Amino acid sequence: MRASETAYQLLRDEIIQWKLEPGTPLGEVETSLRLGVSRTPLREALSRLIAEGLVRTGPGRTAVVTSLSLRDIVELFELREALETQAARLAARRREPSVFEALRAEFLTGSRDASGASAEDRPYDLADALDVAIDEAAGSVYLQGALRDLRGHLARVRRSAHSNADRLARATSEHVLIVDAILAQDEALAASATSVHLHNSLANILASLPPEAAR
Amino acid sequence: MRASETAYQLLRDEIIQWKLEPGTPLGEVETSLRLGVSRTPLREALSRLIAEGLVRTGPGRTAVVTSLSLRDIVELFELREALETQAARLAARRREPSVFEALRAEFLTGSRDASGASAEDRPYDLADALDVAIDEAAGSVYLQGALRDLRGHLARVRRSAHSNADRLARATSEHVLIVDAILAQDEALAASATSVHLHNSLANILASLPPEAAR
DNA sequence: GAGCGAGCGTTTGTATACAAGGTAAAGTAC
DNA sequence: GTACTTTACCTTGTATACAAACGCTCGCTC
Repeated sequence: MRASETAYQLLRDEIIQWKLEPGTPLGEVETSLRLGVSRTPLREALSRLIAEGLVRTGPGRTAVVTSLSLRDIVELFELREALETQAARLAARRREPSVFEALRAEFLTGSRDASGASAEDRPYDLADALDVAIDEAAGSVYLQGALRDLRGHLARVRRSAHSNADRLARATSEHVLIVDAILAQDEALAASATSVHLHNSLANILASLPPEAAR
Repeated sequence: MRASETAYQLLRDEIIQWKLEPGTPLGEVETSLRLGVSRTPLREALSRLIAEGLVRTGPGRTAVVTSLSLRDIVELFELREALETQAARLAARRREPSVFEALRAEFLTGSRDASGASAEDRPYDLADALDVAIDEAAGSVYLQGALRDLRGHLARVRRSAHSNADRLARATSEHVLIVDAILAQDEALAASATSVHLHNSLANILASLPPEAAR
């Protein structure tokens, strides 16, 4: 694999998994030595991360890991609602029934065959699988591109707020509602069901981290 | 100005203004010589353009200017509708009245004071000013980022389809409708008015370039 | 003692040299 | 004559060396 790609993947993972906390400076020489690549491919990786919004250029042209305040989370969900409701609409219009029928069964039984992940990650895997299926069914390159960038930020949010069992059960039923709407090719309902899910999801996140307001 | 930034701006302008046609290969040595920069900053510029979607990597890792088919235009508008209706909603919620009152007056009189552009570009300037005002009023960094990327592609579409006087007049009235809804803080109406405008705009574009279906 | 300025050091920005990969063309064998 | 293989060139990928800009600190002056 190309060194620039390696550096990009490594840094992206570290940022999403909070191994690199917001505000961490990413000096070029230091980081390139740490990752075992030269400065040239590292700079390319940083460029991509900056374009993606996970890294920003701080004072003095230094690259630092982007912060993720409460306001950021709210704004992220405002963008997410715009993109995912549209994706749900388009998916309802163009979906391949078999894909979503399979997902529906998995949601109802809670199984996820091919996944080798741990039990506690399973609900997330299933939700991610639905996201991927909707993105693909929407069939828009540009929408998919915007969603891809968004997902990185959202993965970071997920790490900062954990769901309880009750929320997970409710989320599953919300997901089934979305799948049913897509299968019924009901665009308006698919969008509404997505909107409902996102509002509940955001409310759960906000409720789980009020003590420290700013991050 | 940094060489990488220069190269980025130059290439972006050339692509948007169709001076570089879709499919044009951007060999690193050739392009770097042409723009008068070294390969290193050029590669950074290309990275950004690839992330933005204006350039894609073709077979053999060569960079080529992205094509813009009829399908691309439709997909672009599907993304645009998602982003701009949401931006309009948020702008209606958070707008600064004076900004939009000023824009409303400009739309009705057709004037644009500070602009030094030619007469035929004026309607576009005004529409762009409204876009900027809405983006800022929406007050979401992430939404704004997604819109910024989108605008580059849309500028390219605009170049491939010209509006007649009739369409421009209708567009202006549609814009006034959007401004009024934002001023009235009617989020649903602002979104609907935006949706209407985008559908009409797309219909006009599609009608103006049917002869050659694929581009 | 405080504020301004100059110089040094560390940082990013750029260029070039080198390496590796992939593609196309040409030649040979079937 | 066609298909496959091999080789050579051209392209991109990486590393390193050099230049310039910025910040910080120390010293001088008011």
